[in-house]
Amino acid sequence: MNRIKEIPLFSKLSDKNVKRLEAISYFKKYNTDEILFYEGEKPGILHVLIDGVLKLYKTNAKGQEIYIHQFVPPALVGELANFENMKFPATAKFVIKGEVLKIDFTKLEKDFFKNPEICMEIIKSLTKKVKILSNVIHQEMILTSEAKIAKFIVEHPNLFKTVKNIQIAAILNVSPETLSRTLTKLKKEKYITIDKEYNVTILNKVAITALYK
Amino acid sequence: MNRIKEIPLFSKLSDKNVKRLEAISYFKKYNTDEILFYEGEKPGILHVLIDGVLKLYKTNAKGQEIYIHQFVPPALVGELANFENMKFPATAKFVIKGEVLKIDFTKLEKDFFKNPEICMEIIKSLTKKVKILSNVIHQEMILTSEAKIAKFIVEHPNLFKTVKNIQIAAILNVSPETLSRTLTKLKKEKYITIDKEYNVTILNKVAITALYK
DNA sequence: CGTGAAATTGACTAAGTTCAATGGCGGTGG
DNA sequence: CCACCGCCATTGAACTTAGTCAATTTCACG
Repeated sequence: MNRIKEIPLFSKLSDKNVKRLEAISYFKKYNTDEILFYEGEKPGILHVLIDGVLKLYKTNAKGQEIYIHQFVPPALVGELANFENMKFPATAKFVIKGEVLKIDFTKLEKDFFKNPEICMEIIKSLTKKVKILSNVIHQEMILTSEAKIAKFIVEHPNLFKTVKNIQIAAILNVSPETLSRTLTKLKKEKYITIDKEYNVTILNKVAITALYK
Repeated sequence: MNRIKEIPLFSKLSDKNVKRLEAISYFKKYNTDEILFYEGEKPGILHVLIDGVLKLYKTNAKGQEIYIHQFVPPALVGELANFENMKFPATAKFVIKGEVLKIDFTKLEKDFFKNPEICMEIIKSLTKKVKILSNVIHQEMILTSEAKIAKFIVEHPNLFKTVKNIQIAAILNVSPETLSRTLTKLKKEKYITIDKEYNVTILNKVAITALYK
């Protein structure tokens, strides 16, 4: 069984190339809360997330975690730092234990990327990332707290059932107090209702959508 | 003279492919303050900046321009929206009049991107973009106004001579008042001096760097 | 010089965070 | 079975950061 071939990014690789890749890579498992890499670290290894959930965040001057994104497999992680020979711009921590394929980037010859199939996969990954970052910028620089929360409610109404408000607040980079206050405000204005089981029902979709569109 | 061949992105194209590209593209000049595209618009055209300076910004609920980046040639602009078939996430306006090559993206066959040289150029462009957005996020979500200004002083001390403070404030997404106040504060603390000709001299590099590192 | 834009300064406002107190609720152990 | 404990949610009040508004000064340039 060859696990590398199962990774979409490398599924179209020739056997010869798979061998080359195997020689310079290895799999490693991580437990929840383990750090894959820290912001500011120099890479040298290209990471491919195979299993688990990986949270990407930055740390501000007060030491608080600023949420950026969560990766689910399969995902190329931190490739920018490798390609550009720069430090990791954020920290990656496992929220749910998982596994990564670690590739020695320095040994990865450039002609590897000449393979059109690989190129396309990298383009896809980078495109995804530009999109993610673009959304982060929109969410954090353009939307107010209320708008962020309204958007989250419309896009993930079900998450309130499974995820504690304190964690939703963290994902939205908003204090739990602000989330609480905003939810009560939206309830008062009859835009939503929330029952005992944290089922969120949107009563006035037009109005709530208008808050962020 | 073939202008397409002069564009780095396409310099390695075969004559045949250049012909194909010519058939589905054209050059267009823009004056200062003209808009190349608006945030929210659907693309359909792939833009390559050939000449001039293009400012990318988003607009918040109050109608204010939130500065993202300025492009100088050569640059692929707004390709994300094309690749992902989504709306432009920001507005692009010419700050200095210029010219773009406009390519009909719908007619651009996918096999065009199979060309490894083109692929590499696209990867380069996307990488650059991830880096830009990553910096924007750092600047706007992690740094305080003071830190942003300190960083700008260290990285571009000479710009104060040529660019008005009001424009620097716009680039930093800070009000002119905040910039003014912060500069006087830094002068009071003897971190910098600014003479009549707007020459900024850093007196205490360690201290000023510590404000954002 | 005079004029208009830019810079400065002070007072106020807005948005959201922080801090602290309180209340609810579920799980646990006697 | 119930009392207790700890976590989470809620609420009010103070605080912080930066933006806004307005008045004044400075400055470049015709």
